[in-house]
Amino acid sequence: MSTKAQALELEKFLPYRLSVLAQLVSESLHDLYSEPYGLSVTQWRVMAALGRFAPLTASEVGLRIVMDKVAVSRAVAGLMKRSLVERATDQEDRRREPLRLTAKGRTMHDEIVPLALKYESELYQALSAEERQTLNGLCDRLFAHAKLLRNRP
Amino acid sequence: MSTKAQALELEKFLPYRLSVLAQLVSESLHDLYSEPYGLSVTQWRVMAALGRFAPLTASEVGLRIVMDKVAVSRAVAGLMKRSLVERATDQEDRRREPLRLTAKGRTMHDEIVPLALKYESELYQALSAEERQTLNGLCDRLFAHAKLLRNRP
DNA sequence: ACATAATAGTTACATTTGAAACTAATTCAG
DNA sequence: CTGAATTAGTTTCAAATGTAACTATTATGT
Repeated sequence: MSTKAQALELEKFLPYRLSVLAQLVSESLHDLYSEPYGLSVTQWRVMAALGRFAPLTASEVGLRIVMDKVAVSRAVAGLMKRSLVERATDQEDRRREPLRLTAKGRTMHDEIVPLALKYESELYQALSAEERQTLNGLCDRLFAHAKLLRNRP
Repeated sequence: MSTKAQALELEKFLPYRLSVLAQLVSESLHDLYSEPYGLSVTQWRVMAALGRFAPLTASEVGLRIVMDKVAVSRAVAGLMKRSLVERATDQEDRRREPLRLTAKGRTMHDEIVPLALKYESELYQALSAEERQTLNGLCDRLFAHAKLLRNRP
């Protein structure tokens, strides 16, 4: 009885497939707003979070978009330099610095959102309405399960 | 009639969801082999490709694992320094440098493959056999469609 | 009240990554 | 044959990222 070494078929290996798919989609989307607006992926995500939920502190943004506070801090620095985001200081708790889009940032945000939604809907053309739901459900469950595995392996 | 600005609900936005899921899964897997074996994600992918298809040149590896030649070159440099991969020169075409795992590299490869497969199967516990197939089919179609969109938008 | 710990955010350093320039070998057009 | 174009791979320089240390402020325990 031989302990034959297994081969790993990368192109059928789920973690690999997810990674390649997500990267392709993310880059395609980035193409839409990087050239005209000069935003990085993280900068755009910060703007999207603030577009919906402002005011948020940097930490709160990080929680929403799953990004550590250093990354948020840097993205915000870039956005503030371009006057797309403004920062106040919470007078109740002066460690907190609530962020919001400026008028200029809001304008840009409102231009990019339709581009992003259009890309998503083009992407979804590959699937039927039912399949879209299925995919989202499966992704949710995978994500929840992956989180469990991560915390107690 | 108002042109109301749409909001982007990041947590329901497919590109974002795919990105977050893929990142979580990829990091979880990396945790399994990074500490004991000291490999980066790209290094491990190169080893996996060579484990199955050697000999391959750096360019061929790049095609298989969707990685540009600079990244492959750097991963290979690191792997060669540790004698996990060896490189020859094709005498027919001296630009080509076929790569393969060394015995040491093969041993490490054969240890890591079961870890990776075990993680994948744990991940798959979240889904039924049928759902796994469904997910894979949907991912395939999304990927193919995203590629189309990228090349002629 | 006061020392300790926790929280918010930035900065500094090292490592990774990406884009473009570069070397070397081969192919191809005339 | 020979000069231009391709192909394989590496190197270089700048930008992005991660980790850890740092400042400032607030909360907590005794």
